[in-house]
Amino acid sequence: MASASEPTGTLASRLQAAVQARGQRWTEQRQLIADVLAASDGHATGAELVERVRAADPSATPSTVYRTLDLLEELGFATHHHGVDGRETYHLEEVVAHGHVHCQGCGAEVELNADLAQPILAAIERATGYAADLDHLSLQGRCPSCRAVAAR
Amino acid sequence: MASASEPTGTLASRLQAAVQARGQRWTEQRQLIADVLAASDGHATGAELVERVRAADPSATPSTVYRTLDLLEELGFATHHHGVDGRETYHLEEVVAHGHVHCQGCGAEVELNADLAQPILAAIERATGYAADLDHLSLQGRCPSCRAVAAR
DNA sequence: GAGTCTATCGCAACGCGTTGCAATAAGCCA
DNA sequence: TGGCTTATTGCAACGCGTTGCGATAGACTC
Repeated sequence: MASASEPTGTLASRLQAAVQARGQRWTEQRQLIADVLAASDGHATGAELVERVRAADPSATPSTVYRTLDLLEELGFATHHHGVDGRETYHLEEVVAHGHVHCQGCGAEVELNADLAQPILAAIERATGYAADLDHLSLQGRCPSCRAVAAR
Repeated sequence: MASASEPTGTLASRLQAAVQARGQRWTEQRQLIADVLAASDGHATGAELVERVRAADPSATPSTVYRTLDLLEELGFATHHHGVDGRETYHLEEVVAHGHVHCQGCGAEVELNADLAQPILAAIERATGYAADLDHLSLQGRCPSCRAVAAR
């Protein structure tokens, strides 16, 4: 296959505009990295993204990928947070801001959308005065079924 | 100074008992690592602990330190969580369970004790059914003063 | 007290992510 | 169109944390 750089055109073009508006350059590699991230359902670890980018363009290096991801993040098009094991997970801004709750018992992972998280963020603000960032809200605990098992 | 292995005697002896109760061995290195962690105000990154342990005993290796930390964690004497930059931070169970709130603006870090966190944990439970683990509660957001600056 | 079992240690290598630096090439201006 | 500026890239090395493996040494049994 020769090229498939049109389905994600909207995102890529917005991105391109944002990059160029800052006097920075839009390169094929950046396009590729954005495409790969978009094709990853908005969730991927740094290593996975590096691997996929290199599969599409073997000349790409990890440093380029990570620097581009940093750039996307700076521009507000992507965010990253540290998963349970410390690995980085990137996701696109297209995916609405959300947090994660990870079960220490069974490993289940639940996503927290803005509605669900709202009362949590409010509680954080009341307790600390901080406006917590939903995208960096990564909780660990025990899910209902694991709690039930533990309670027996 | 030659030795200072008595102030933390209580912790070390409890630890020793717990280790031996599991049929495992209590070694000088483990004693040393526990001492170093205890002397770190209960907060230190893995790398810091490795460095300090090696300062006291140059023959110690990173793998030993990390494995011992894992053991302490398994026994419930220590916990670790991933800080903002993905680095691991270890702390002793002696220090009461607490979370952290990190300001993305100025870098300030606030500790969340159980009282402060209680309403937050309650909100998490209402929203998700999960019993969140306070020790792994690591939030990011903006502190009141950074919010004030941003609002101007 | 001697022998056996096995937890622990040290070593070495790996994976992930980051950073500094020199070379390249893209974009801009005259 | 030609030259210049500078962002970007690739390379290489580093730091942190993890893991596998063989050697060691401690504890337990007889």
